[in-house]
Amino acid sequence: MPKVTQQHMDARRKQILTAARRCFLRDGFHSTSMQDLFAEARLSAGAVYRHFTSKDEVILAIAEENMRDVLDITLAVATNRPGRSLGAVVAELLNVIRAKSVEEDLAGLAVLVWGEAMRNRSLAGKLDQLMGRIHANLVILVRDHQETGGLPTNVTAEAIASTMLAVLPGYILQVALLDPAAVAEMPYAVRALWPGPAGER
Amino acid sequence: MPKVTQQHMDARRKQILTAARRCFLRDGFHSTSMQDLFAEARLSAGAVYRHFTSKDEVILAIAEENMRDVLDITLAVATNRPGRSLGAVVAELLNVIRAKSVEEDLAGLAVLVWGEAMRNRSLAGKLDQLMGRIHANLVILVRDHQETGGLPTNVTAEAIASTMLAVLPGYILQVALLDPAAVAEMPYAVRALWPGPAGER
DNA sequence: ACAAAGAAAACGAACATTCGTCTTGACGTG
DNA sequence: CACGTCAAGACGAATGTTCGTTTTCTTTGT
Repeated sequence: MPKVTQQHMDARRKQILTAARRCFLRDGFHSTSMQDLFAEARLSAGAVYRHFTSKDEVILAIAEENMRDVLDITLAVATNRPGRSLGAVVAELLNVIRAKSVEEDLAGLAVLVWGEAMRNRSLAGKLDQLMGRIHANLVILVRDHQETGGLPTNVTAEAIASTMLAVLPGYILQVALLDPAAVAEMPYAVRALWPGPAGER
Repeated sequence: MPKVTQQHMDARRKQILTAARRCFLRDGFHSTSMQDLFAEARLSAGAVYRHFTSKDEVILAIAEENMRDVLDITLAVATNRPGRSLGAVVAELLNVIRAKSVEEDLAGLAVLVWGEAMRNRSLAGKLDQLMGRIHANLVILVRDHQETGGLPTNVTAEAIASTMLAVLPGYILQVALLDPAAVAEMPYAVRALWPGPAGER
């Protein structure tokens, strides 16, 4: 199709990325060959290389998409908080993560991205930045709850926020590895563990 | 060296595994070629293939070694608990993990193993089993603390233990990705968050 | 002298990427 | 309105490289 619009370009790109996602989730980044990707996308080599200059670029695009999803989720949940306890916020985070994992395997892809970040400095930087942003948002929440009571004040808000943040990868790993049903109860636990001052829920 | 003793065999094996560890931490499992490994171990192809029948077997050995390290740590810390609070136990777990990560990069390797487990069913099974064992140990601890007070009883011990367990991978990921100094405070936070009944520490 | 262990070369397979060719739909021209 | 032109998009065989592994030959301790 010559003289094709921008939206056709975007559609192709999305077609490739969707196929890449399936491939990577099935075999991992490096055990997926470009031939696998061509087959999955029902496109030729040339067609794919028109949109991405290398395999690494595809991997990077997928990884960034995944990190953007995670950031969007945390921003949406952590920002929109009508007087909820810290435990309630984290619990909702877990629930949304689980939902997104069931429907599009957010968790599995995240674990793959962590592994890739170990050998890809630029990806590590982006992941670092992602965790930094989530952490910063949690710090604000923690400070609020430290002032209104319900959280210890003899440790820094940063350290407590790091602990909250740490629960997320742990949950993601369990969702990705185990049956998602096996961790269905965890949100209740975090809600109960950090109830906040009496009255909040 | 013909007719060589068992300990020489073991030494060679260890030599190969040590080299493999360095390679994998530098480049990841699949971006490390066997040639890289030969060079790092200062051995020829034949010498390595005498001890391991395939690259996957080397990866598996490294992964199992790492999981055994983690299990040993958790068993040592979770079992030896002279009336400590749950937070204190988890905090010490984090400290030992950080120490082992500084000296031999336990955390970085663990993240690589998680990624590999996504595409290797047998490895996923072993990782599943590892987490199951740690979880079981935590459940016992949690039940104790639920009975003696200090932990909510309106959620199952299993769910609370899952939450404790979730903190570990999160911490490992932060240690592997960020500067270990950046998470040095987290153990204090964990201790403060789950203090147990008054008097324990 | 024997057998085990290591070195080195060499193997085919599989890999990411390129490139020359073909297809196709938009668009100017009559 | 018809149609020839054009260039972009897709194609897929071909390329050169690198991979894991095997095979052959040499060294060496007993």
